[in-house]
Amino acid sequence: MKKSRSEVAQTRKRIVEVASEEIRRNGIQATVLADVMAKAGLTHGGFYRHFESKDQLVAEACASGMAVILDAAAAAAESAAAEGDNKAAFRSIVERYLSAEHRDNPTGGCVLAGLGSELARADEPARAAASGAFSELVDVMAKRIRRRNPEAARSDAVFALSAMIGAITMSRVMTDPALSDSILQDVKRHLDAM
Amino acid sequence: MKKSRSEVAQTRKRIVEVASEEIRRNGIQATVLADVMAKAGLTHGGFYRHFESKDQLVAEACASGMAVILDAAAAAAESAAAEGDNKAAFRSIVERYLSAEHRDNPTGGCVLAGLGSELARADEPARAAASGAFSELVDVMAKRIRRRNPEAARSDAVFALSAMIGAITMSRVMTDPALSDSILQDVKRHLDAM
DNA sequence: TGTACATCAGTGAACGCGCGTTCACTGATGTAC
DNA sequence: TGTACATCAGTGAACGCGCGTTCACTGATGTAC
Repeated sequence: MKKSRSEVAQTRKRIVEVASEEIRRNGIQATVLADVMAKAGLTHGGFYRHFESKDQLVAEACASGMAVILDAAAAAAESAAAEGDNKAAFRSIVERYLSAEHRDNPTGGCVLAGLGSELARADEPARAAASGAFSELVDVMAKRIRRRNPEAARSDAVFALSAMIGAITMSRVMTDPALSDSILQDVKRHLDAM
Repeated sequence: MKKSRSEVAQTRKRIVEVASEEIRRNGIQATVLADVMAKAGLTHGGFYRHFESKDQLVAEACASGMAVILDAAAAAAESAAAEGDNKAAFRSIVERYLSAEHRDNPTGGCVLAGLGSELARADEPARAAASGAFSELVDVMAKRIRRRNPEAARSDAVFALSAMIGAITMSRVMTDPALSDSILQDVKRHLDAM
């Protein structure tokens, strides 16, 4: 039953992608390796042919999940900025991020918002992956902010992203749908006016 | 070994307080009932004389933990505002919240920041407790914001609190201490200028 | 190019540990009289 | 106020399940010659 090199690489990638969805759906600890493997079309015994531990998979899944939404954010900004409008590019990132759709679909959403407090307690590799992703997302946003110097733009971006992550997280916690909506709206309004 | 009414009440309160610290230290799922009971000076068997389930304890622990920091925030604001300076009152809340001390001591800190993404997946009672706490903290902050109308002040407070929660959460995730510090500084600066 | 052998991805069962929950028991408290 | 009994907080052991990890095995791939 040995598989060819390309099949092996494909399988590994599939496991990481499934894991990346599962951890965003259920959280890191509540994600079960056997379930991930089953959704990838495999039995759980083969897991350790690809990874050393669950922790390693989690770290890669974080990186993988963030890479996807980073590309999406950069692409959205790029197409809006094609018309030379950086403000619109910034807004398109903010609005996609703070949408009810993002709030209601953590599975395909931002890993930082979906796993934030769990990541704070994760091991070094997972936190390093998340740190890198945070920094890159800040860069993507800062590029669309006009300020006297790049440091000021980056500072604005850090502020904006912190608010966005906090807002999505809290909007998912709220039991009152109206309050949940208003968090997204309030933060969106403030960032649009930035 | 039956205990008197007041002893029972004290014991229950002690369990909730210990649990509230433990879930902020380790997260909800990683908190073990036997450990909580041991730290409260009891054996784990007696747990179900006080609570129906771990979930019930978690919900109460969230409420209890938030009550403490709510009081602290309100008190800090009150003493600063005693001199009639609402701006200083607002800043005192923000600065305490966004301090390195808060970041480095989740155990006594804000439950919303410490458990955010886990709370988003928690059961209704826990989420309801967190929702209520969020709302109350927004009120405490809004009271110190001068605006043409209360709705605008509340909206500002929602925005500020979202940024604060996101900032503390992310500052705990970052592996680079400089980046971690700068998140706190950047968000603090923007909120002070609000 | 063909053949023999080593490798190793994937399977399915088992291991072992942790942890929420249950339970029989104890003995001090609270209550009924 | 005192006495007898019921209650029930707390103990310590056990239960049962879930899940990360390990392992012997299979058979197709890849490699050495």
